Amino acid sequence: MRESGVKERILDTASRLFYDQGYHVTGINQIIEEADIARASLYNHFPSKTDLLLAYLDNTHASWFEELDAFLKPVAGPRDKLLALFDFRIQRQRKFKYKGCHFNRIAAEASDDQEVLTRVKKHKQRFKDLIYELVSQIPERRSILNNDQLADTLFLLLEGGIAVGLMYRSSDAAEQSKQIAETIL
Amino acid sequence: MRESGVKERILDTASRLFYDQGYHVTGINQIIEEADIARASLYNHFPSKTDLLLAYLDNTHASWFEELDAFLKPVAGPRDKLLALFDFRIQRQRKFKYKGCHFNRIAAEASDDQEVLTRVKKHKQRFKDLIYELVSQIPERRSILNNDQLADTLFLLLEGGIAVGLMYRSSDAAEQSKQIAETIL
DNA sequence: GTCTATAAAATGATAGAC
DNA sequence: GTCTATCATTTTATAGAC
Repeated sequence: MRESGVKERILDTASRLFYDQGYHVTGINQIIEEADIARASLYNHFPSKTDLLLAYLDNTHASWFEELDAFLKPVAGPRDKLLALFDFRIQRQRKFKYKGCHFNRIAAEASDDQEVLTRVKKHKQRFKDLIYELVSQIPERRSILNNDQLADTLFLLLEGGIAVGLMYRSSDAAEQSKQIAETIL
Repeated sequence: MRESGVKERILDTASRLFYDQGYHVTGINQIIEEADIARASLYNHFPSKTDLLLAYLDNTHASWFEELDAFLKPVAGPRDKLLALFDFRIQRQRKFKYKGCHFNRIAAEASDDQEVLTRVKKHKQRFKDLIYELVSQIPERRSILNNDQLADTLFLLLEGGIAVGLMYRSSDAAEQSKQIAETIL
């Protein structure tokens, strides 16, 4: 007999391996071995490897914004909330060993799959919408950049900082991005 | 008999497939089939699939900067050259169907391989160095950003614009990035 | 140097017992 | 629902003829 939570253990293990190693390089064999479940149990819960990938993306998307909401809750004011976005992602990258954005990693590997691409876009769009919303809440801002440009710049600073961090396995670039953000905000 | 250029045909085919489909998803079988060469010929020129990947990265790195040099040659002045970097990458993305940066794609798939990571870092660093150099050549610039911050921002705007373009299969984000660059330069 | 044939292992997925 | 056994393919790589 096995303690319940088989489906959860499959998804957790697959999620970890997909992120750490990559999707295509992670085989079903490794997943069932490390999750310590039977081969057919996996296919019982997830009809195919692709379904497992989509579940991973959906699950990560949900927990990502849950964590973000909790992180932003104690922060007051749109400007500080925007800067907290940098801290949130830096903190997450530290936790995940600087392997970059979960969604960008998958996008690089499987962006031809429309179901995958849709989920990546949905995730990024929601993040971008949040940035736009916060920027619009800043009172009497005077800058050479208009609101849309500022929001785009902040988004790209965030994305870029994480992407570069992947190469150096550090948050240095993201910290620099935050400094730049502090200057232009 | 076969017209010469076997090695070149192998590398060209592999390069195209690695970029379009991804590295891990591209099998030796597909490469030898589309290059129309024999299995052992591939292993004669490239001892392993990894060697083929490294050759792809080295080759792409070289041609990338050759093309960039040619592109920048007729452009006068550091500011216009910096803006031309955006045009260069937008032009390249159009040519390659908006699949993102060759090196970032591989980094997402195989960044645990040190030989791969070294080449990705080398490529990005050289690009960054060029940006720093051009920024330093701008005469009497007055901005809220210092030179290092400006260079970092331009780099991240460039990288981010290409990365987002991958999701939407367009150069819209890169065009917006260029507009922002024009504003802050 | 290029070729065909083949090896050994891993891939995603299914059948059928319990 | 979970299990073991097995399937057909595909994977990277090698042997040996020409």
